[in-house]
Amino acid sequence: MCKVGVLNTPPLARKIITRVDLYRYLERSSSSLQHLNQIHAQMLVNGFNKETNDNSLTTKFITTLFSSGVPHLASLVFNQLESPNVFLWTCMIRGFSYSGGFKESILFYDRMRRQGVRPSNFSFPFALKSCAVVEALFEGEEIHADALRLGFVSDVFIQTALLDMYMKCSRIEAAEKVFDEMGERNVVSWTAIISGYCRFGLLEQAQELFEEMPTKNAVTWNVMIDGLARCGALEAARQLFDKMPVRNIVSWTTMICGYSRKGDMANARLLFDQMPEREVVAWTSLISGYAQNGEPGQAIKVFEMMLAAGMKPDGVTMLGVISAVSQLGSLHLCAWIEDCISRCGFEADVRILNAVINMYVQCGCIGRALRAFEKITEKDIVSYNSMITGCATHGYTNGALSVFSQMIKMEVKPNGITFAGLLTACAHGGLVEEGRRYFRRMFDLGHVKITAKHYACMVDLLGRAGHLEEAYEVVLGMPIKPEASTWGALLGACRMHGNLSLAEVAAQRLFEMEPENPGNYTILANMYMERRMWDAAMGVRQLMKGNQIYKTAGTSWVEVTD
DNA sequence: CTAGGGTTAG
Repeated sequence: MCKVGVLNTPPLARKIITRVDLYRYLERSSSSLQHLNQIHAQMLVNGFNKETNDNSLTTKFITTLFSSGVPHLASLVFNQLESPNVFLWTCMIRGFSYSGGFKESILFYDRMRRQGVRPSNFSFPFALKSCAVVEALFEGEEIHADALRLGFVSDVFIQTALLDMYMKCSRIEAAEKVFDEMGERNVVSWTAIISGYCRFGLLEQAQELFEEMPTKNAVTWNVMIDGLARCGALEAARQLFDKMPVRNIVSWTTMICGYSRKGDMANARLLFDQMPEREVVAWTSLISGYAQNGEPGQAIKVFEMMLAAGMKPDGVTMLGVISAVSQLGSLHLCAWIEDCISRCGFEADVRILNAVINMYVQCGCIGRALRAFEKITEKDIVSYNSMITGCATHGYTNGALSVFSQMIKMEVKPNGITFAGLLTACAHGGLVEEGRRYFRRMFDLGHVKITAKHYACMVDLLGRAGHLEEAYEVVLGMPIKPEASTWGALLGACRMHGNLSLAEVAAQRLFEMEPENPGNYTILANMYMERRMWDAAMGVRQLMKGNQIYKTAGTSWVEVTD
């Protein structure tokens, strides 16, 4: 908290401070936290925060706290105010919306209403934006009701925010109703509804309005181009791109992403090279494009170009680069990435540190993955899950189990992915009793979403250990529809332990569910042949042929070197 | 010096 104790810090404290001075200090682009402390101290001492009819300085101060990335301090300052006016309330709603605290933003709107403060026309758009992002339809509807009650409903800004909120909450008809009832529409309203249609793949409706609307701006064109590209009409998107009057960075980036999503990195690169100016998002699009399309080496090359061009990568860029390095499996590059992360100041970004765990897991370096894991001070569920799954898939059974106990000790709630990892670990390590315990615990917890994958793990675990009947019972007792992988696990276990009668049952299901998979036929046919049951084996081969299935030749990903 | 709004890309 801002302590008045910092008051004796010169130079601010030396002379008499006026409101003007404080305004000027706040308008400086980068205020350090200490600097903000001093300003707050001055405000308290001079009583600038007490004036009930003019809170503008406090508003400005709180806004600065938000834009300095310390929303919790903004809350603290706000909570000390005696009777914040609607400006201050709006400032909180906006601040949280700006800094990603959408739930808090909605909560502040709610608090304001319960305090009996009447919102202003400025309160609505921010609150509605927050509802749109977290898809809080119920709260959005409440706010809509407020707007109706308080007579704000013909405000274009509010109407546009409403229609966008409804679209983002998948209420197309409600959005259309707002749009239809608008007395006055501008480019933004038209663009908002077109954007909504595009997100739902309703291209015809989008295009119709796009033609119909009186004036378009660059955003409108970009929305339409992106909509076409995402719906697979990349050619049409390109035509619009070529036709649009004034292209901006987003237009270029949208097209680059369109090509990249389609796997056409040649055209993506061509546009990237042609675009007049590039910033982080464009660079990142190209990098992730290469990474996602199996060209990790190119991704690294472009990243190096980006650094050489003096561009500063952000978190999303790093995620793309880390994905590329994960595919390359080079420990040398891993070390380089870790260096980049600390030099660019991403050491506190959990998402990135989690990606680093996965990177080392994919490189097969569980030791380093663990080291990266342990370095994370604020581990989240993804950190734990990555480590558990990583250990499990590499056969470090005890590692997986011990990370799980750490997770429980830290009171992080395990989810379905956690248990899939644990069951995989137990299957790998042959820990039948532990596996059964985790399986039961998963149900007992009550909140875990149990999928066919969990059952497949359990069947695999029991089956490998030779408990074939129990495995079969697990499948029969499934409350959800078994997937091919479930029966596949059972069939594999039957082959391993030579249980022909159960193998026939599993194979029968698999022939129905995935008749095109040659592996199932082969396993059963081989089991018959081992027992010299030639006719039965031939029968399976005939069935396979009848289903037009041919075994594909074995391939290896191991490179041949000389 | 005197507070703030709605649509687009990774």
